[in-house]
Amino acid sequence: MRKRLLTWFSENARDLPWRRDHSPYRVWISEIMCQQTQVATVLPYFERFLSTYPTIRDLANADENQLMRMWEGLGYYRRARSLHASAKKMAAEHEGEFPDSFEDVLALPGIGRYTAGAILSISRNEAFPILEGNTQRVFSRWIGLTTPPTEKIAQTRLWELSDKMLPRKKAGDRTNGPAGFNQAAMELGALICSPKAPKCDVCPVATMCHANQLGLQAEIPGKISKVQYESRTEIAVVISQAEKYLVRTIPEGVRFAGMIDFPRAGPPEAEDVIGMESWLAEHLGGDVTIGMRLKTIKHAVTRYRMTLHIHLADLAGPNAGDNSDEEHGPLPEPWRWASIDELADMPMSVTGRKIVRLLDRPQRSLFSEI
DNA sequence: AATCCGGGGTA
DNA sequence: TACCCAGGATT
Repeated sequence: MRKRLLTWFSENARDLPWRRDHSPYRVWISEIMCQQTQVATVLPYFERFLSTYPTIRDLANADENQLMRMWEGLGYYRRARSLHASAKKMAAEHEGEFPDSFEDVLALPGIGRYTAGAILSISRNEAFPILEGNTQRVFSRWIGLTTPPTEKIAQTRLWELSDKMLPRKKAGDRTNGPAGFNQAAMELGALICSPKAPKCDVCPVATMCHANQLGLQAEIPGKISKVQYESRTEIAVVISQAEKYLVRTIPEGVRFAGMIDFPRAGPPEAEDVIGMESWLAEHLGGDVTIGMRLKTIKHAVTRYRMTLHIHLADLAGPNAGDNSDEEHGPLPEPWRWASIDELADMPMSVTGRKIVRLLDRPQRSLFSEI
C-alpha cells in the first residue's frame, strides 16, 4: 500500500505553491487556509497573503483591519484572528521563528492535532501522523470501516492507522518520508478516492482496498447526520450623511467579530421593521426612522438560509451629524461614519460587501430588482 | 458528543 | 438542495 501510494504521488502530485517552497511559515498559512476550504479556493488568497506578509514578523505587525480584509470571502474568520495571535506569540516567545516542538506548535491558537502534524511533517519531514477529511475517507475505505468517522472509536482507529502507516524515514527523500506519505494520502482522497464515484479503476491501491473488494465505496465512510438548515430573516439599514455611511466594528465573541458591518439585526432582537427601530434606538441612541427597502438579498452560508432586507433610514436626535461635531455629541462606540472609499478597505462579511456595492453603483443596482 | 463558525464549490 | 471541504474551539 505504502510503496504504491508513494509512487503514484510522485507521478501525480499537483504543483501547489506550498510544495515548491515548503518553509514552516508557508505551510502553516496554507494549512490554516485549507481548513474546511477547498484547495482551489485557497490558491489566490495564499499568493496574495504571502506577498503582503512575507515573514512571521510581518504578520505579527499586520494591521488587524487589513488582515481581516485579506481574509474576506474565505469564511471562518476566526482563523485569521488566530493566525495574527499566533504570529505575535512567535515574535514574543520564539524569536520570530516557527516553533520547533510539536507541543509548542499545538499550543498555538487555531492549531489542533491535525494541523500541527501536517505542518511539521510537510515542512520539516518529521514523523507525525495526520487525520482530516481526505484521510478519514481513504483509510476508512481501505480497512472497510463502516463506523461514521465522527464517532470516537472510529477516530481512535483511524489515528492509530495513520500513525502505523507513516514512514519514519526523515533524512533525504521527502517524497518517500512522512512529508510524502501524509500528502500522498490526502492527495489520493482529493483526486481519486472522492466522496462520490471514486475512481477505483485508476487507484494505485485498489487491489488492497477493503471497500473496493466488497463494493462498499458508497457506504464508507459511514454517513453522518444530516444538516439542519435554518431559515433566518434579518434587516440591515443604510443611514447616510454627507456621503458617509453609519457602520460599526462587531465586538468580540460574536459572529463577524472584528469586522465592519452596517446596522443589522434579526430575531429575537428585531422581528420586523418596528423591532429594528427599537434596536437602533437602544444601540445608537438616536431616533431612527426606517424608510424604503433598497433590496432583499438571499444568502446561503453554512447551515443558514438568510433573507436580508436592506432599508434606507434617517437618523435624527442627539447623534445626528458628524461624530466630530461636539455640539451634537459623538456617536457612541463602536459606531462611526465611513465613506465609500473607506468602506472599500474595511473587512466585511459577504452580505456587508453586497450592501457596499449597492451604494457604490446606485445607477445600476439601487433602483433595480426591487 | 454536539454545536458553532456566518464561505464556496459541485453534482 | 445536499454534501463536502488539508478543522478547531467551545460547551
